[in-house]
Amino acid sequence: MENYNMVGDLEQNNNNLIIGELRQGRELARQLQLHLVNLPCSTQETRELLVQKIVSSYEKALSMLMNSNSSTSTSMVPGGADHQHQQPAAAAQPTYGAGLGNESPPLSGEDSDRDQELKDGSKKRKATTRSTHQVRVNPATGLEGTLDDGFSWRKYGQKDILGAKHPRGYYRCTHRLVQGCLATKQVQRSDEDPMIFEITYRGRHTCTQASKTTNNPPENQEYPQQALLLQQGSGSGSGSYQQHHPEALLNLKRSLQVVTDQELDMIHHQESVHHHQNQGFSPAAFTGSSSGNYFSPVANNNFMSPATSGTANNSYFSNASPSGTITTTFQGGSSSSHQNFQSSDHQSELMINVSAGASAANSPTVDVDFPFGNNAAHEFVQHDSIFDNLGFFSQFHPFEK
DNA sequence: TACATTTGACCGAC
DNA sequence: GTCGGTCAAATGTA
Repeated sequence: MENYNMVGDLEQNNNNLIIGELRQGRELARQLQLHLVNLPCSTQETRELLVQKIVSSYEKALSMLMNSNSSTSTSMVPGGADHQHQQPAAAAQPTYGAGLGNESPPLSGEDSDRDQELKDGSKKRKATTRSTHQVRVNPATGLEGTLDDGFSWRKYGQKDILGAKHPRGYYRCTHRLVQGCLATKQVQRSDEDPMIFEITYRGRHTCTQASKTTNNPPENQEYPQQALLLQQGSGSGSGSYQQHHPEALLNLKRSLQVVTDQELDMIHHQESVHHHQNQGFSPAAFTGSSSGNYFSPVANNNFMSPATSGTANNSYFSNASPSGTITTTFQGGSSSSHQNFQSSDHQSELMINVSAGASAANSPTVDVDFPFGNNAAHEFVQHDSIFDNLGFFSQFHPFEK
């Protein structure tokens, strides 16, 4: 019993530390927001410093969470302890908790399978892990916001799914044929909320699109959010979206907010403990830090419109909603944290719900399924079609039956 | 002309 | 047998 209490105390202490880190991150994010919105004359250095601090805070928090998880021998997300590929830049690279990002590279055996698959054109269903992302778009304004993960996708199929109101779209990397890139994704409109699209990624980008824009090997592919974060935080990569699209970035920074599910859990827990004290989490806490950095239109322009290549209107964020919110959720923990957001005063107009695929739970092979690479950020920079096809809902609705 | 999307059919997993 | 994932021909678009 005493031991139990000690463990409980330790956990509580750990929680407090995590909360402290998150709060610090929130505060820093607010400062960054101030700099970005109200102090446009502030130096780039200052902003980068803030970004680095923010990243550091969240890194610490996530690290503590992960340690906490591993110490209890349970992982919120399958493969959580499998972070064999922590990047040197990890300090500026959110690990996104257990199981997200930095997954082990595909096992050679699987590679062989895939090579074989390419050769013989097998339609064998892949027993791979997946990462699922839910993208919410507000019909009022967010519809104009194109969702893109920075990679070029080509739609190769659409299928009615049993029990689903809307068909599922199947996309593969545009460079599949030329470069053998096997990354695929599936996009399906939510039954409950037509404004939510569930995007499931499979496989890892091995194309030059994924590698040329950064020096990161495919196994380092991360969420574009992270990539963008890295870009800004490190000051490198100033190929920089910001340089190319300063206004867009600013708009985005104003409009987007990110919080991880774990953070939400922490906050909710904290709120429950502290009876919803005023300092309860506000999505706005992440404004600024997340916006430009984290905004990663996960849903691809391909999804709603035929544009992966030159049809960009270059309005990256010009029509982006002014108050979009990205929610990063790690499934396997609590679910649907985004609903909390929706019910908050901070109306989310764009929400990305990132979760680890459940299938990873039982898969001994860690097929890296996070198509977003750091490259994505660069692609984000380079790819003029990232936010093209704004108003994609009004263009056509391929998933409407 | 080149590239993307659509869509019915095929195939393997379950 | 059903369902999900993929193929590939037809079609569309710039």
